[in-house]
Amino acid sequence: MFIELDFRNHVPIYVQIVERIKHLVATEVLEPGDQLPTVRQLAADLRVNFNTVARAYRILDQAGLVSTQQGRGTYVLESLPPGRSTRLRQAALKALTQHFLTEAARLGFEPDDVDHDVEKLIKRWRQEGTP
Amino acid sequence: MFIELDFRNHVPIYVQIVERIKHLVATEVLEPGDQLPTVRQLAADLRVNFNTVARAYRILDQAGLVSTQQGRGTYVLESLPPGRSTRLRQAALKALTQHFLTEAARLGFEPDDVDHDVEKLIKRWRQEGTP
DNA sequence: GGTACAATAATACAATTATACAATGAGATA
DNA sequence: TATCTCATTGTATAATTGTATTATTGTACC
Repeated sequence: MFIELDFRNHVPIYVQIVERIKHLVATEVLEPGDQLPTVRQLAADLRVNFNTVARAYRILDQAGLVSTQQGRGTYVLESLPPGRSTRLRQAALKALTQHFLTEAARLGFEPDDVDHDVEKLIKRWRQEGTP
Repeated sequence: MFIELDFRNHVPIYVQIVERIKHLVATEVLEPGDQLPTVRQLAADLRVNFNTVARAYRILDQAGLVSTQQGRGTYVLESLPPGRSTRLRQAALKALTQHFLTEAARLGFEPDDVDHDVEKLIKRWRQEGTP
């Protein structure tokens, strides 16, 4: 799967998994009916105990985003409509940007460093039509 | 472990532990990825309360030498991030930015949308010192 | 003596893991 | 078809790890 964890930032692993999967569903990378990796498979990928993944799946189940079924697996239920409402779209972009900046800061970069790189690449994006 | 304390010395115990572990890391007796003894194990060895060891571990964590993870343990980290001017660092920031923009584009945003949000959040980052 | 503060300890808590368990379904076999 | 077997799935519980909060101890200063 397409999930990366940060073991250093003191955000519980199960919370990180929940948030990443919520994001993948909201951005329609994961669509209704899709099966998530089994708890053991994802746990192996992430080098984590499968109970930690199971805890994340249970929270997503209770939130109504997925359905977990013993012996069968875990499946995406519904996609939150991000493309519909402009408000949700704005929130998605803000969250994405926030995540990007936080990661840059964690790597020790300063606002000027980031600003410089972003401006350069956005300029190219405008010129070439694709980032 | 290979730590000895001097209880007659008036240097606080947690400071002594911090210093000893810093030394063990500097001399590569402890290498990146190595797990430190659990707070309770080391505390038992040193005949000290485990909160005192936990305090030392927390300081080492904040100093970036180790990573403490609740439920998992405490691990020696890679050597500290290199200076801001290395080619490797610049490449990392560029890759991170590229990834961010690609994701935004995939969600259907335009360069102007992204530029607007990034500038706003970077401005706040400058003002508040943290993104 | 009394007060303030830092260091240490006691206790309760939360995250993660280890282990054993129960439900499901695919394939074998009668 | 029926049902048996067994690998695979999620679940439940207890043990282990670090964290947070509060109490105790010791020391310096007045």
